[in-house]
Amino acid sequence: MSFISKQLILWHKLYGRHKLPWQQTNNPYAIWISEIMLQQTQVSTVIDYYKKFMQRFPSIESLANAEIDDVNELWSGLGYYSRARNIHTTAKIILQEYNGIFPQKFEKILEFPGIGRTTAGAICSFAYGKNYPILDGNVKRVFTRFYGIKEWSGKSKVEKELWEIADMNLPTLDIEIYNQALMDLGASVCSRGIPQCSKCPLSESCKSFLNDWTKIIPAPKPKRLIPVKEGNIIIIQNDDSILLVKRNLKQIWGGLWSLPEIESHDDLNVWLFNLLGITKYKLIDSGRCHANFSHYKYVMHYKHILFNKLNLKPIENYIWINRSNVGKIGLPAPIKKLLSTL
DNA sequence: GAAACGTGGGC
DNA sequence: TGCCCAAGTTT
Repeated sequence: MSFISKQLILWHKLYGRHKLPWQQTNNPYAIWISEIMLQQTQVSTVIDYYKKFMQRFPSIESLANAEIDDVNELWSGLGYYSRARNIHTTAKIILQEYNGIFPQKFEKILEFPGIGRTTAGAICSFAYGKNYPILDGNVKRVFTRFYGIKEWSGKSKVEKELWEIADMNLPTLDIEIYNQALMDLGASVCSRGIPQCSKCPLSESCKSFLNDWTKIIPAPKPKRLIPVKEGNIIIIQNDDSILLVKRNLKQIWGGLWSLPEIESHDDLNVWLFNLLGITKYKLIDSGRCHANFSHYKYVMHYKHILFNKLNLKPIENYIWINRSNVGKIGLPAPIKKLLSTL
């Protein structure tokens, strides 16, 4: 056993997290869902989503047989919506090709959409006790600090080095405790801001502690310019119902329901006539709505219009939903927020 | 290999 | 307010 694995396993018994909802089980389905939700998402955010999801879809079969809209609804607000599509797709694959049984082989698990090396390793170790490493943000921080790696951990060269370090430090026993301990240490003691090195079981051999490098390691991600994009959206209200459109996959908020967007608000009258046959309406309100993504800033100019027309025909990819039901459908967070203020 | 993909918390 | 980033993967 390496120094790191020996120390961490001892440390975890006293100071690790033991009562997270997905730690109460060895069910690979439960572990899998939690690991997907936890991708780029903090534990505190995930907990409620996870509980609701597992209550609604307690098994692979229930998820596979669900409508994607219902999966999206439970994912609404979590972000990275391709994750919701991918677990839905994967549940169907497991039902059809694996007889509903989650596979055990690392290589098979890795083939599923949305599962990379870290997620496959987490499932294999937590569900099956198999000796696979993980390399999430927490583990990267612990290793870069311990080994004094001063370059950004996202560089492919560094990433490769970190996977080798991860392999090298694998314990011969208690893999699930070890992997959990590594993440717990990174999330608590070896935190991003000011780490609590006095409480760290690795400090005696930690290069960053010994050299006072904890402020410069981990190195920050290189900065990129964040562009501002603008768009025009419309809140179209017919009596108490709002018109929503299904967003294209592969774009932002892919697969979710959202407010219609048009090229320019100058085209609004023509657009409304073409889609709904409307010529008269009341403009109730206009304003702005913001969404800040990690790669761009999105400013949406909205107009809120109202009319009353009975017997509207259904339109492909569009739905009318009652105002009071905006919280019950898979909407992007800023759109849900905007609609909730009506 | 860089960029796309969401949202909320911490400071 | 603004910036950084979190249990990453895909293209």
